[in-house]
Amino acid sequence: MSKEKRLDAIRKIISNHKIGSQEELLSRLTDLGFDLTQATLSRDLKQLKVGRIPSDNGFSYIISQKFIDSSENREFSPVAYGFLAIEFSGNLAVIKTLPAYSHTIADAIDKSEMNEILGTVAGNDTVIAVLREGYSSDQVINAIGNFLPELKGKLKQ
Amino acid sequence: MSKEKRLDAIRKIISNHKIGSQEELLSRLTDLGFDLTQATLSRDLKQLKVGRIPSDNGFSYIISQKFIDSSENREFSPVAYGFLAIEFSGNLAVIKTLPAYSHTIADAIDKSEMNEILGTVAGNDTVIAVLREGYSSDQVINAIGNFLPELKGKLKQ
DNA sequence: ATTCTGATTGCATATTTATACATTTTTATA
DNA sequence: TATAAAAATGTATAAATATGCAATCAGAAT
Repeated sequence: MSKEKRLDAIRKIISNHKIGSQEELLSRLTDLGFDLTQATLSRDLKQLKVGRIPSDNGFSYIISQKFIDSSENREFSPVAYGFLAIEFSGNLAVIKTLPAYSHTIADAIDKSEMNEILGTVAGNDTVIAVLREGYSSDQVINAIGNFLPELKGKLKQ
Repeated sequence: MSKEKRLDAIRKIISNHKIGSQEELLSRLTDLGFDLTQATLSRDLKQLKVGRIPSDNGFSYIISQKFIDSSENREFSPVAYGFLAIEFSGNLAVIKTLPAYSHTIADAIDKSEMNEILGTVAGNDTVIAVLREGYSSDQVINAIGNFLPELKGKLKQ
């Protein structure tokens, strides 16, 4: 039910903060209202392919693409790579991205010319998309999944 | 002397083979004639900043070329300095800033991950923040004051 | 509705990894 | 060379992380 939201939150937290352990991440998640155990978090991190690298004062979790890149990802999609999470408020969709990826992603949305989205503006790590009146968030998610199939794995449901 | 050779060997092994655990790597190293324990290997990996990512059948160790910057705490707060005013309209907050400060301030808001704000975009001297549905402007002001206490003095209405 | 199937999760625990401490080895300096 | 200081290491163990298993839940199919 809320697993996708949880994964979104994990992606967001990890890309914005230096997290040193699963316990620390777990604490942040429970602060945000998510109810889970370390076991589930471990599985989430595995599913998200979140990596851990040594840092000066301990360790740090990072989105794996940040250090895989070259060898295995032959068909690399910057759109899927930079896309972190999407949420809705009223007639707006707010898409969180890796820093500097918002323009790439907004551009992909604009070029797809999906009917459900009137237009976008892009900040540094955020895209705001204005929804056409009468469309639900589910419909918009479906539309994005259809026009940008590389994002399907990162959209809820 | 022997340590540098060992580190070289570790680098080589890790970049050429999929290693799933320190024990596995340790075994390869002892096969090559190196004499060490898991404890030393753990320290070596930390020194080499070797990361570990989940892979299909377990985990995989990799050399990470990129580092992650850790921000230092300073006395001067560009967030407080650049912040001029905030006003609300519907589910949006509009923050006026000194020219070129909008991205800094939007970024601070994004990183705070306050529940009340879904996301932001920044122009030159303006930040637009999308509020989560159900929150009043007063609640948002309180949240900003809590997450960014350096702004407290500037949030009176 | 009932049954089946697969996904999700917590609990308990196994496995893996990091580290405090003591010791040895190396390096630097007088 | 002798001595002090720093680096490297092993042992034992703490700390962190992964996972087998059983229970629960969500959908799909009958």
